[in-house]
Amino acid sequence: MRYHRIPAETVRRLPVYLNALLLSLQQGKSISSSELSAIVGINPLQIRKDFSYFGGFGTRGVGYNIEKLIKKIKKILKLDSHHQAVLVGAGNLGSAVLAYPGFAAYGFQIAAAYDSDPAKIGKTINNITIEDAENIINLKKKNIKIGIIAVPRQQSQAIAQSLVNAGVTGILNFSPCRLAVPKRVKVITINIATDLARLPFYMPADKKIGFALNKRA
Amino acid sequence: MRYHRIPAETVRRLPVYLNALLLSLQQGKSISSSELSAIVGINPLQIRKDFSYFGGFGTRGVGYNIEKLIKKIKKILKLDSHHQAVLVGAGNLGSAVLAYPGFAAYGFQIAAAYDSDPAKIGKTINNITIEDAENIINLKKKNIKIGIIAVPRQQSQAIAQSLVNAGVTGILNFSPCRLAVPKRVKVITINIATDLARLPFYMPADKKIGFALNKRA
DNA sequence: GCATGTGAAAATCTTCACAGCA
DNA sequence: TGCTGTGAAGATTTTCACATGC
Repeated sequence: MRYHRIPAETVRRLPVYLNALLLSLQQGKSISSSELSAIVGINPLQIRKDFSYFGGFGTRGVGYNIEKLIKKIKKILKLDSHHQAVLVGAGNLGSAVLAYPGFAAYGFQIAAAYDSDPAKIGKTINNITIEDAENIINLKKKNIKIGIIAVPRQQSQAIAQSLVNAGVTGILNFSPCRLAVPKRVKVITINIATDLARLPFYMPADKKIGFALNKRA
Repeated sequence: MRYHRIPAETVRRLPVYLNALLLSLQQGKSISSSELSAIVGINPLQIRKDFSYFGGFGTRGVGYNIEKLIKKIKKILKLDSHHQAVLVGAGNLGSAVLAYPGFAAYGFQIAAAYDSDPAKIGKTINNITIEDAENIINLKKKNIKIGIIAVPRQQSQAIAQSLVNAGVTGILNFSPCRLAVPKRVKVITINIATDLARLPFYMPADKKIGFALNKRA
């Protein structure tokens, strides 16, 4: 099954593995699927299957060579080179994204930030000065192909358009709506509220003790 | 196929539909699957199939009664009553969550916020005063069953433990690691960095024009 | 005519059983 | 013996084809 197309669900898990592997680097040279499982909470069989899509990195009886595996996963995810991104929207969420420490491990860096609110333009957060959103042009020249959108719903489509015009081909979208973009542009949407909204579905129902006891009696 | 168990993937889409339906309420009485599709970007066939799991809300030739559908989806997701939640971690991300305007539409309200940093305890953000994380006790009494974790990785497991001890049965976790909790507790993890990390995989490769032309020639 | 609703087919993803190797 | 690797089975999800009803 070597050199198979990598399933979307596996691609979703790869960054999780990568994160855990980077943390395990200092623990030793190799890691077994069950050790990795204990860290990420994904069953070891699934992990082995995922790794099998891109060939033999494991040693039977031992486990996987951490360093080689990291390199391979980075290559597959195209994280072997660094990526620069721009942020649009320097409100509460945008500012948090700007200060988020977790991007560096994957080789991401935020190179510029924009807002359309005059009160925010010119301010500096985390060494980055907010620029006018009108200036979102020619990002291609600066080799920036990723945009992060953290503006209100009403503005997000227009911002997406500007980003695409400026050369962006990947968008991380925090606004709670669909973005219409050309097919070549990939959008990944994070919607905090919709994720929270399915939590109650999975939570156990309240026990109304009196009735519950009667029912079970 | 009526009164079938609702698939996990459908549950994931229900909040998205709900969001769109709430926005459509003012547009008219009913909405067809293709109109809804245009808003949410999910194909109409999938939408009809999803709705079919909980019975006939549509009128053939017309569409779905928006109001009834909203009620039904809210009931399924257990969003027909309001939910109070607590936030732990008032750093950049936590503060953004505290100010996030998107929760109210689903009936969520953040009732309290905690941090363990003395510099933050006592501060007020969005009318909520940050309390000492040591005080995370007896949330059950206040009818709070949802916790939102926005603390650094190292502290997240301990906080999860406190929340569970205090009576929480649902956790929205922003820290980039797995939380070990009893089976009855549902955890949904949002990891901004891992989502961003799979963007390059889907982005088109740079064309090195010279070579590309040669190769295709 | 138009849009919902549903059993069946197709595609995708996960789990199983066990072969292969250090 | 211990852990990886893989074809096949099983489960889940999506898509299809078309029946149904306003």
